Amino acid sequence: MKRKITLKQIARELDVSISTVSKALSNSKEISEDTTQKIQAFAKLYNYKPNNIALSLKNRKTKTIGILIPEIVHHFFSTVIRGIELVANRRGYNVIVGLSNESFTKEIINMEMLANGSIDGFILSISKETLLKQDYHHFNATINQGMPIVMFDRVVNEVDCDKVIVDDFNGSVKAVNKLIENNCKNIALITTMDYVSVGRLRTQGYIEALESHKIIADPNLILKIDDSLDVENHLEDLELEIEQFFKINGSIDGVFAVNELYAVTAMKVARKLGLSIPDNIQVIGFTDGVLSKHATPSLTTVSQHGQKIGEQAANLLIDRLVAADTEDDQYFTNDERKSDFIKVVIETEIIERESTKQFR
Amino acid sequence: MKRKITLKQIARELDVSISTVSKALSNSKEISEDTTQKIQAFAKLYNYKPNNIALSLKNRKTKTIGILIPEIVHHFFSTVIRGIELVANRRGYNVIVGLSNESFTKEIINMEMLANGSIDGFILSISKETLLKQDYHHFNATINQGMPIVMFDRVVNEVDCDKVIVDDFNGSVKAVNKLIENNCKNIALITTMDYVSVGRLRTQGYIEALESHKIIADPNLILKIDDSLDVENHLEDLELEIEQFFKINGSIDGVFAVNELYAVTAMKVARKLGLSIPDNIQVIGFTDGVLSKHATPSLTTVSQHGQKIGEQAANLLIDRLVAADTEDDQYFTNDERKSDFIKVVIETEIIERESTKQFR
DNA sequence: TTGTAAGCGTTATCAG
DNA sequence: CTGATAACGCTTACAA
Repeated sequence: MKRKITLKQIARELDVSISTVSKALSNSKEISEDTTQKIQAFAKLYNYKPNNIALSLKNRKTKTIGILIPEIVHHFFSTVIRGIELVANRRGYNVIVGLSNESFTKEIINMEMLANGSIDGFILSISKETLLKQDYHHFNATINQGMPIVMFDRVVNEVDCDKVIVDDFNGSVKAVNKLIENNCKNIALITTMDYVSVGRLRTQGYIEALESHKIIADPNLILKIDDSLDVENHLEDLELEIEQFFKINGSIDGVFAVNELYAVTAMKVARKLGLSIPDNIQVIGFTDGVLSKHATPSLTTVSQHGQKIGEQAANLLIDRLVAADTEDDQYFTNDERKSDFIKVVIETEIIERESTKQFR
Repeated sequence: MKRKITLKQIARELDVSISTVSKALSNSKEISEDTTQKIQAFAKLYNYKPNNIALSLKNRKTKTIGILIPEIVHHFFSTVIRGIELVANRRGYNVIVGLSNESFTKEIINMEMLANGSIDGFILSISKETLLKQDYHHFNATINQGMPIVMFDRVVNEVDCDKVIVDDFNGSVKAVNKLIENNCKNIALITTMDYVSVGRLRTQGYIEALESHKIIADPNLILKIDDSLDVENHLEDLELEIEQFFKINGSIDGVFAVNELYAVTAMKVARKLGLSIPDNIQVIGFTDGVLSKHATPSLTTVSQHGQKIGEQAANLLIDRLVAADTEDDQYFTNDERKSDFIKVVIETEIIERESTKQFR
C-alpha cells in the first residue's frame, strides 16, 4: 500500500528541486529537455497526479459545484442533477450534493458546511420550510461572501441571483387549454398549498386559461392538498381526499394536477368510482416522470425538461465563475451588478398520451 | 462583498499572532481569559468559519465521501444516496457524487478525479460496461493507494473490500415460492443478461425455487432482455419483446421480473392481450419503487431497502476511516487485513399488493 | 537551466 | 500566556 506520490518525493528521488519537478511536469520550457523527460517518465511510472486539495488551496478555487436540493428520491430532482453533472464534468467541475430534506435548518447547516471553502458556487432549489418561513438571509449572506448562487425551480424574488425556472404558468395554461379544446366542461384542479411558488403559479395558469375562455373558475373545483412538511406521502389520505372531492363534485370531466402523483392517484380514484379514462374524465399532470410514462392509461403531462434545467443552471454558474476569475473585480460595484442577473425560463411541452382524448 | 475572513486577518485586526487566534478559537487554556473573549467575540462578529480546504490539506483528510454510481435517475440509486447522505451528515461527512453513466471510461475518469485528494473513501456500484469487460484494475489501484472502497449492489469478488448487497438470491426464491403457493403452474422469468451479477443471482433464485418444488425450469419460460449499453430504455422494443414472449408461451400464469420496469411492462402487455391480473396472470417484481406502488394494479414486489443499504455502506466506510485514523498502521500487513473485509447482506422483503392473489 | 522562497489557511510544536 | 516556525502539496516570481 503506497500512498499517493507527491512532488516532494519525486524531487527527492531524482535529486532535483520541487519546483523543477513542478515545472517539468507542466512542460515549462525553463527546464531542459533531458530533465523534463526523466521527470515525466518517473512521474508516469509512479502515476503521479497533483493533489486537488493543495491546488484548491493555492488557487482559492475548488472546481466543484455544490448542489443543494430538498430531496433526492424524486424523479425531477435527479433529472436536474444529471443535467448539472453532465455539463459540470464536461467543463472540468465536480459536483457535491447536499440534501435539505425540505428543512430550513438542514438547508442552512448544509450551506455553511459547503460554503467554507469546499465549493465555488451553489446550484439550489429552496426547501418548503424555508419558503414557508420566508427567511432567505442565508442565501443573501452566502452571495455577499462572494459565492455565486443559481436557483432553479423553487426560486424567490427576495434573492438576487441567476435563476432557471420552468414556465409553470404557461405550462398550466397549455394543459388546461388542451382540456378545454377536448370538450371538458368541468375542469378540476388538484394542487398544493400556495406557499410553494410553483404550486401558486400553476394554479394561476389554471385560472387564467379558464378565464380566457370566459369560464369562471369555480372554487369548489379546486382541491388544495396540504403536504406541507410530511415528505413521506400518506397515500391513503391522499386517495381519500381525492375521492371525497370527486364525490362532492360529480360533474368533473377533466382534471389538471400539479404533479404526477396527484394525477395518477386521481386516475386510480376515478377508476374506483367506475369512471373510465379518458372517456368520462380526462387527466393531465405536471412533471413528466416514470409514473406518467408507465401508468395505465399512460398520462398526458406537461414536461419540465429537468435535465435541461440542470444543464442551464450549471452553465450559468460556471460562466459566472469563469467571469469572476477573469475580470478585474474593482470595475463593478454591487449595484451595477444587480441588473446583471439572468432568469432563464425553460419552456414546457405537453406530452400527449392515453389519459386525454385524441382528435385526429 | 466581503470575502470570508481568515485567521490572519483577525490576527492583524486584533494585533495578536495567528497562532494566538487559532488557540483562542479552539478554547485552548494556554490563552488568557481576556484575549480569548476578545478574539471569540470578534470572530463571531465577522462570522469566522475555518476554511475546509486548508483543514483538509493539513489533516490529510477531507471528511467527504465519494459516491460513484451508474445512474442517478433511478429510484433505487437515489434511495441509496439518501441513506448514505443521512449517516454521512450525522457523522460529520459530506458527500460528493459522480456518475459513471454505465460507462467504463467515465467510471475511471471520475474515480481518478475524486481520488486525487478530494475524498477519503468511495462508496460505489459498478457500471455495466465494467462488469462486461471484467476489468477491475482501477478499483484495486485505488484501494492500494490506501483509499477504502465500499461496494454495494453490483459487486464483484475480484475486488477486496467491504460490500453491501441485497440478498438477490433469496429474494427471488421468496418471490417464486409465493407464486407457486398461489397456484401458478407456468411461471415465467423476465431477466437481464447474465453479466449483471444481480440479474444472474435472481435468475438462480428462480431456478432454485422451482427445483425445490420439483419443477424443472423450462428455458422457454425465461426471457433475457439485452439492455446492455442503452441506458435510455426503448420502451416499445421492450413491450414488443415481452408481447412476443407471451404469445409464444400462452400458458404462462405467473411472472417474476427482475425489476419493476419489466414487471409493469409485463402487466401492460398482459392486459393488452386480454389477460386480467391477478386472475389470469400473477406478477411479482424486484425493487420496490414508485412504479410498483402506483401501478394499476399495484405491484407485489421484492423490496430491497435501498436506504438501509446506503446507511450500512456509509457506516462501514466511516468505521474504516475512523479506524485507519486511530490504529497504528504498522501492526498489520496487507494479508492480515484481507480476511477482515465485511460483506453485509440486506434481507429482502415481499411487499404484497394487488398483482398477486390474496389467500386468507 | 535550476533552485529558493513565499504563499494559500490551518494547527501543532516549541521557544520565549 | 503569547509568538515564531514548520508542515500539509502545490505554483510561481525571483535568484543564482
